[in-house]
Amino acid sequence: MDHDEQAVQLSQKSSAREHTKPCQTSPHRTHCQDCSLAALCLPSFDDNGTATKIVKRSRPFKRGEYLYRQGDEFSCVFAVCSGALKTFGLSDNGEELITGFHLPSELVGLSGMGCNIYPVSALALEETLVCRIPLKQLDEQPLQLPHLRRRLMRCMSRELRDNQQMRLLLSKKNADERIAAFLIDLSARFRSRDLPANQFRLPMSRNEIGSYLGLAVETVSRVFTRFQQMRLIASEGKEVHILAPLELSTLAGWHLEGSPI
Amino acid sequence: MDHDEQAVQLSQKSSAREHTKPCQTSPHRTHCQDCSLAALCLPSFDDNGTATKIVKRSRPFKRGEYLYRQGDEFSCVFAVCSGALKTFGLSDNGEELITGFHLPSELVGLSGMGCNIYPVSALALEETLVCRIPLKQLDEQPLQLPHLRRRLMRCMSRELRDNQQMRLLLSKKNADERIAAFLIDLSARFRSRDLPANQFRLPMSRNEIGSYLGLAVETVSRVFTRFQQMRLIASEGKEVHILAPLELSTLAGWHLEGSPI
DNA sequence: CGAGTAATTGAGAGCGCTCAAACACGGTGG
DNA sequence: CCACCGTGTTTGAGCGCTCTCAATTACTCG
Repeated sequence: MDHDEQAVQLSQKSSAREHTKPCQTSPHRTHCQDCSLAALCLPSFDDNGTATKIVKRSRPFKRGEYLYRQGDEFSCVFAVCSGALKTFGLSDNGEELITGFHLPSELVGLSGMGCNIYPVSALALEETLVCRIPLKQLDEQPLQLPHLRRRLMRCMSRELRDNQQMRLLLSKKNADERIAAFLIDLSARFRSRDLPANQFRLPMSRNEIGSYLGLAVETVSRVFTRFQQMRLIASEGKEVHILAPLELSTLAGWHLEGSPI
Repeated sequence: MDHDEQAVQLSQKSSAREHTKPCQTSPHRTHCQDCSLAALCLPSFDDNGTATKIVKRSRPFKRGEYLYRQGDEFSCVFAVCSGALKTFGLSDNGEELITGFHLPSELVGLSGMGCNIYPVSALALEETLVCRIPLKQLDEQPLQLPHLRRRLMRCMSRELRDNQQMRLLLSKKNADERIAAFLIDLSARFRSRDLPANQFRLPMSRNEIGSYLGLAVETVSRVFTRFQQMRLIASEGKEVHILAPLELSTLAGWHLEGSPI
């Protein structure tokens, strides 16, 4: 498989220097220039020359591997380079509850920043490469990188808004609207990194979609088939074609402006 | 009314100096020492003597007044000194969707930090005093106050966790569990600032509770009466007595440890 | 090829929403 | 002081969406 090969290849020469040049292009892979942390990896003199290469590419994570587990001591925030992750906690009755999916160029682990432990687990949905930001260390040093700090603030703030968006979805929208919003959101995230926005492979299972959207698996499945009957999408397994983006956006209740709130 | 008098009183002498001594005690009022921003208002020499009195107490807001409106340019984060606020956005069909209630010692406006506008509106539910942190200015200056930054990070991170908690609630819990969780959460927040935890006045209407919890007003009302029949609470209007905190916590699914995720 | 997991489809039931009406409360004006 | 209105709250009846349970089919991987 494409991902596997590249991952192995990268792992064999995963020096920090490797990170200063663009990653290879492939589905679900972004360039370092697009990375929200580029300023910290790529040569940067913004911070009065104090900026060093802080962010290190970590080893590849295999499907099903944990980046960290709920309750682990907080140490790093991760930026996804390629692949996909989910973050999830365990509810009272022990079943997992997915709090987010993370695609390339997005940050994982921010919610652990304020406390000493990760409040959720993070697990690779497929072969995944991440960059590691040793935030714990940074926080303890008096050295304060303004650009990093501001960037992290932005990311947390964005995550806050996304979360509120999700609360809107969970409290007011029915199953059709939730799935539509989910697909449109994914589409927008792919588009934002110049990947095909109307044709992609879902990195997660129907079960995980349901857990994320607060729906039963069966409901997710039913909505998918209904959307196909309505010619809104074509899907085969995890492959999804969005046939009618406008109608789907309308159905989602978000009239194309991405994030309303 | 108690609040009104005090508020007027304070507005007449609302100098920055006023903030360096404890606020008057009253229901729903906290001391400045308890405030999460005390380090910035009260004399502090942690930041190499650079810390100045940055946070200013603003004029009192009357019930129904806006601190800021959705779409306003982002400028400040607010710390609630007394009273209560709600933050809310407008959904597609125009109805308001409440994203949070904010009691004394809590911060409001963090979600606007990363972007240039406030993504939600903030409105006073009763006579409310807040302190104003001109974060926009701070962010533009090279001056970086480590303690402030870290504190804000903590707050945002905490808000992220709370949001995930809410998502759990919205996606998995039924009406009884939601209301129980809501009451227990409020109770804990009152307790954390040494106010009576099992007897308090709800600053929000049933309608607002419903909007916050993703329930219809009628359902909220029904659950309240059911809880009274079960002798879990006693309530008259907005006054609430929690008669069986343990049972209520169990019903909420949070077995007393506050925030599970 | 076979076992285990994931996905799909069907039937039935329950929870919460919607609609509707009655009631309580607070403020206003006569 | 009371009538009045608006808003907020409570209670009831019925329906619809989604969950649950169950069975079948389709993948994935050893």
